[in-house]
Order: sequence, then C-alpha cells, then structure tokens
Amino acid sequence: MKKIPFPVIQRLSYVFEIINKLEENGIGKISSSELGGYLGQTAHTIRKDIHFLGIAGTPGTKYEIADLRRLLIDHLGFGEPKRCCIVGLGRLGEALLEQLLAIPQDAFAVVAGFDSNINRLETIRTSIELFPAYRIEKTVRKLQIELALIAVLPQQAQEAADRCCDGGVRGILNFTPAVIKPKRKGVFVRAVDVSGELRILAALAYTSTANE
Amino acid sequence: MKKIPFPVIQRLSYVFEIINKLEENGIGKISSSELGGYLGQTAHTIRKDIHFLGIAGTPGTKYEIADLRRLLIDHLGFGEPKRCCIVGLGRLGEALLEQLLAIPQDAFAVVAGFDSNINRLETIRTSIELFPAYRIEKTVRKLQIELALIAVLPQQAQEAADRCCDGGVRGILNFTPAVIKPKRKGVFVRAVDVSGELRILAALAYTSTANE
DNA sequence: GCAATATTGTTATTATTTTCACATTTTGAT
DNA sequence: ATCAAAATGTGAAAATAATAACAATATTGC
Repeated sequence: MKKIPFPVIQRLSYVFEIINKLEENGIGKISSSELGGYLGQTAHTIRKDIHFLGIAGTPGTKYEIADLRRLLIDHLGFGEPKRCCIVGLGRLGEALLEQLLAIPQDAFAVVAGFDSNINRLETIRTSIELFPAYRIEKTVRKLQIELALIAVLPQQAQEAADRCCDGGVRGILNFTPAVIKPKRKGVFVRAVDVSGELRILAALAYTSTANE
Repeated sequence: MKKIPFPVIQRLSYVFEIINKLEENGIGKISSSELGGYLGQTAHTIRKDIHFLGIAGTPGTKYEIADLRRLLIDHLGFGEPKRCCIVGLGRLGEALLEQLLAIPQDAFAVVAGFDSNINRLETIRTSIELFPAYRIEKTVRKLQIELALIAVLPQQAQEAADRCCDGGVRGILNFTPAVIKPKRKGVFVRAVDVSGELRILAALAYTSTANE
C-alpha cells in the first residue's frame, strides 16, 4: 500500500467528518465538487485525495457516501471508536471533556480522566472514570487507551506524556505551551499551541498588508 | 518584497517564540542547527527560512538573537503587542483567558472579554474588561482589537465572528467545531479543531502501522 | 434513441517546498 | 601564521503537492 501524504490525510479526515454529518441528514451521494466546496478545495484535489483510497466511484455518477465511508474506515482506521483520555482536569481539561462529550460522535470515546490533585477528582461530576496521575500507565494499558489529551501545567507536560507512552498510547494531543517529545517510536504528537496560532494569524495579517 | 510561503511563516513564528525565551535566559547567539533542533527541522531549512527575511548573520558566526528578533519584527509584524479579545466566557473561554494571562509574554495583550450571558460577566473575576455580546463591534473598534478568540457555542460562532469582522479584527481563532467564514476580505481564520486533530492522530497512527 | 450535461478516473504539467552541495568567512587551537 | 572546524549564504537538484487537461461513463431531457 502506498503511503498517503500528510496533507491528504488531513483533508480526508475532514471529508470523513463531513460525510458523517451528511449521512445523518439522510444524504446518500456527494460529488467531488460539493466536497471541495465544504473544504475550500477544488474538485480536482478531492478526487486526487480519494484516489489514494483506491477506486471509490464510477464515472458519471456521484460518490456513494456509504462507499466512501467504508474506504476511509479501511484505509485510515476510522472504524471502531478510538479510546481517549484527558490528563489534567483543570479548567482547560474540564472544558475539553465537556466539548468532547457534548458532540455526539461515535469516532471518539473519552474513557478516563487523570489529575494529580486528588481533591479535584472528587469535585468533578462527570460520567467518565477518574484516576490519580500515578495510575496513568496502568490505566492506559488496562483500558487500551489509544489517544491522550494533555492539559496539565507546562512543567508537567513531558512527564504526563511519558507515562502515557509507557501505557501504550499511539497519539498525544498537547494543549500546553511546552514542547513534548514522544518517549517511544511510533507515538505521534500534535500540539494545540494557542499563542503559536495567534502569532501565525498576526503574521498572516501583517504580511498580507505589508505587501501592498 | 517577495511573499513568504505559509510553512515558512509557521516556522518563523515558532523561531520567534524560541529566541524570546533564550533571550530571557541571557543567551545572545544561536546557530541554525540549534534552532533546527528545537523545531525538529534541519539546519538547511532554518537557514532558508531566515533567508526570506534578508541577510541575518555573517558566515562563520552564529546568528545574533537581537538581529534575528529585529528582522522578525520588521518582516512578520511581531512588534508591539497585538490586542486580543475572547468571545464566549464559558469554561473554555475562561481557560483560554487564564492560559494567555499566565504566560508572561509581550506579544499578546488580552484586552477584552465578551459573553451573551450578563450574569456570567459578573461572576468572573479577572483583570481584563468584560462586555456583553451586543457590544462586540463597538468595543473591538474602540480598543483597536486585532485578534479574536471565539469560544462560544457552535451555533453562535458565525454570528460572533461576523461581529468581530464588523469591528475590524484582522484574525480569528475559532475554538468551536463549527466552520467559520470571514465576513470581510483580509480577515484570516484559523481553527483549533479538537476532534479533527484527534482524527488526524488516529489516522497517522493507523497508516503508520498498516504499512508494515 | 440520442445529444447534452455532469461526473469520475487518470495522466501530464506546473508550482511549491524540501533537501542537498558547496563556496565563503570567522573562530580558535597549535 | 596556519590549519581545522564550524557557521552562514546561495544556487541547484530532488521530492512533494497542487493544478490542469482530457478520456470514459452515466444520467437526464427531449
């Protein structure tokens, strides 16, 4: 199987999100140009992307959403819900938990939360199981958690990530300003860097006007 | 002036963050390979990136951080602090506020917060000024706010963004799952899409093992 | 039935981005 | 002084990604 380039993975992930919503609304077919509209891309790009999954439709007809969905599940692993945990249940961690539980999606299941402050664990009311931080490794392994959201203090971010790696997660989403390096090979890290994003926005706005 | 490609802007934004931290620690020089280490990039890439800013150093010597800083300020507009506001002060908005105020940085100044719930405005204790949502446009204009963080409910995201656009912001950072389209030309939008990021992580992990 | 239209599959082209290679220059040790 | 090591500037090459072009196929309306 040929490796799928990252930008393609990015777009196809979004395509999956879109067709799921459309399917809920009872829509059964969609064209590459329609998808392009949702993504802000051309129909060419979409077709090329889909082509990485193999043949998905027949010329002259739109794509069957069910077929697309099946291909995306097979090639990108969007099958059974991925088990996630949230490490750090401060304001941010709680907000993330709320957001993820609010969206009715079968793609992700938040199955555990961790915090180093025991008192904190007792004050939070939620449907998921909560554990003290020292039990991250064992719990991650036991519950077969694949993805971890890190929302602790920046100073504790690397340690939290290390414990998740030890437990066997496959991906880490880092919400702290600290840089996290995966302890094991095969663990992917992505960062949600608020001030970094702001800086990029500022630079985009500046360079777009400075050029005139 | 030649247009700077987006990936370069992204990396240079990060470089700015790094050299600021180093400068605080009293470090005055840095090499392209050291910077590359921080960014997970090669020295070649870094040099090429810096080259978009013009000549920054002299062969044989490392880069003077002060010079780099000056160039980044001139070309990417990282000069005076950018004024920001947060729209939506639920758990997420409050967490963002906390995070931005906690990091001692002169790059961004959060100068206003908005929420449609008046009671909410009275219960939050913070150093910044708070306003009801209907005053977004006027306040943004009056305080010359350039960047807006949108943390409202998804259903209200587009409307909140529209008001910010009317007030004259230059960039919007969208924390809701909803897709926001800028009302005016010249306004940049970036999204912090948690489930999207999770999906990408899941796909990366899946494709990396499926290939073996 | 047939032409017109819309749609996908596929190849080719172009543009962009990354990587490499090397000349030039400074620093520092011997 | 001289040589080696390390660092930047810069142009070329390679890899990657986006865009375009077009052939093949189905649908629709008449």
